[in-house]
Amino acid sequence: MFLQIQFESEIPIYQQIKNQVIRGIAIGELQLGEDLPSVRQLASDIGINFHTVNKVYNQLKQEGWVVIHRKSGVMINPDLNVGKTQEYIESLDDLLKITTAEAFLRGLSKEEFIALIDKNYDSYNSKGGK
Amino acid sequence: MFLQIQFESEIPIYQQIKNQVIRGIAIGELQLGEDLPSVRQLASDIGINFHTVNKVYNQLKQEGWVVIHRKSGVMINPDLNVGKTQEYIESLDDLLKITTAEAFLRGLSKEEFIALIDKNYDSYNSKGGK
Amino acid sequence: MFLQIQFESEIPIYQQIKNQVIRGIAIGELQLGEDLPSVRQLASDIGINFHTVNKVYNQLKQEGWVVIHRKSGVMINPDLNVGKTQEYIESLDDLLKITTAEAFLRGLSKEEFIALIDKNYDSYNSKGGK
Amino acid sequence: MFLQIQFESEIPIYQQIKNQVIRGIAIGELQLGEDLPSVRQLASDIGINFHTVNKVYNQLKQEGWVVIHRKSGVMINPDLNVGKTQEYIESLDDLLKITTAEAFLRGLSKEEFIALIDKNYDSYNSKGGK
DNA sequence: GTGGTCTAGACCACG
DNA sequence: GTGGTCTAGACCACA
Repeated sequence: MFLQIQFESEIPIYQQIKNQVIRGIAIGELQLGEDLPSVRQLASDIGINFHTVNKVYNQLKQEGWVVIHRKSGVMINPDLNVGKTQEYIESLDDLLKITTAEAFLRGLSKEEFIALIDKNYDSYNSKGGK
Repeated sequence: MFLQIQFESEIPIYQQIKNQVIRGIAIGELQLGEDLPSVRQLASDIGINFHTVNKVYNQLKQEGWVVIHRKSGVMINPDLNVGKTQEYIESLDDLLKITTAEAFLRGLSKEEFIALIDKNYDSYNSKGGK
Repeated sequence: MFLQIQFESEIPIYQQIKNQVIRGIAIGELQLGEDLPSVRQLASDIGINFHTVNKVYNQLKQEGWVVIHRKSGVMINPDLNVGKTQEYIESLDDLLKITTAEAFLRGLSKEEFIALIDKNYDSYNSKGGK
Repeated sequence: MFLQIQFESEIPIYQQIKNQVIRGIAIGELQLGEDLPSVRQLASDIGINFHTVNKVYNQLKQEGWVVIHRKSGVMINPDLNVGKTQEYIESLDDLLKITTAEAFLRGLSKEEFIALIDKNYDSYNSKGGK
């Protein structure tokens, strides 16, 4: 399993898992339609409470990233379509407002910042998900 | 005062204030060396407890954004030098890893993403802080 | 528990705790990776408010002495690396400027002063922390 | 006047003045018997409230560093004898306990620490006060 | 159970 | 007047 959890991080464990599942799809580590481990399996692998995993899977399902079948468990949504909603754009813009402001004041040029974006996007286009 | 607090937000109040102070410096609303309201004044203006503001100011001081002048209160650090540390770059890259992944999967092209960065940076360079 | 608080001291309680934790690491009373009591537990042990302990732990975390594990609480940073920064050296030198000046004028010879340093350092090297 | 006040420092202004007077005696900038500026003069020079200077002078007098004559104002005590009391030694040792502990953990060797002491003491013996 | 946030109100040191 | 410290008690998110 590709999950790496930092227990000392400020980011909640459930959020870390969500992030890595989403990133896993983007970089192609997780294929659409691919099965995810069962709640108890994943919890045991990482060494956390299975309620935490449960929470992750439910949120991922609600946001459309995965589908949950009673029998076959959880899989990456084969018809992934999470959508570029206006609400999402706004929340992203809000995040970038503060992120770029701090980056600018810390002396990171626009070109350097964009280079980070470039690097990430390039790793998606090649093999990536959608 | 330029602060806009969303009390119903999931982002803690003190974090919102921090964000807006930093962004205020970047866009030039707050000049280096400019005085900030006293903890009790700002708390009263926003309608929150002064301990919350105190926490903000202490964190901003600790990170180098402001200096706390004995007696005259808090001001934007006139010698602002928060630094493009390796640690910061890494945390930024971590943040962008997940942010771009989700953006990509939601159908936001690299060009659209960069346009958001552009827009923000342009508002800094003109009048902005450092 | 090894903490001894002097409530009548002019040194703030939270500062006393910080000092004793750091010294505890140096003399080996606290091992790297060792768990510290929870904020509420320690507060109860000492007979103070948990907010005071919380403040201590947050400052110790911020300065790199401890890590706050999600859920399992606070432990001495197993990868302790607080660093001999230039900034630190300068603040130490400033402190020693006034300390030695007063010691000199009070008739404490250089040898006597160094003997105090010796004594302390010797108690670290034997069993001490890093 | 040789005083340098940092208004953004954590150290109270009155303490900074006290420190610099004592250090001034040690390094020979201030001679025993030398007159200090009047309360109002010094306050005006530094740009602070004269109550603050008053407080400094009174504390310096009480600790034996200066004498105050009704007419001639304040002068460095010509018969300086502040004394190596047991109480002082203990307070110094307490200070060095935490100071050396942090220095040790930050990777400052005993030799480096002692070198700082050396450097300071050497600047006293040549021309210094007592 | 853990820490994190926020409120409320007190007292103090400093200038 | 300023910020700093401490107490007290509430509610929340996380695991």
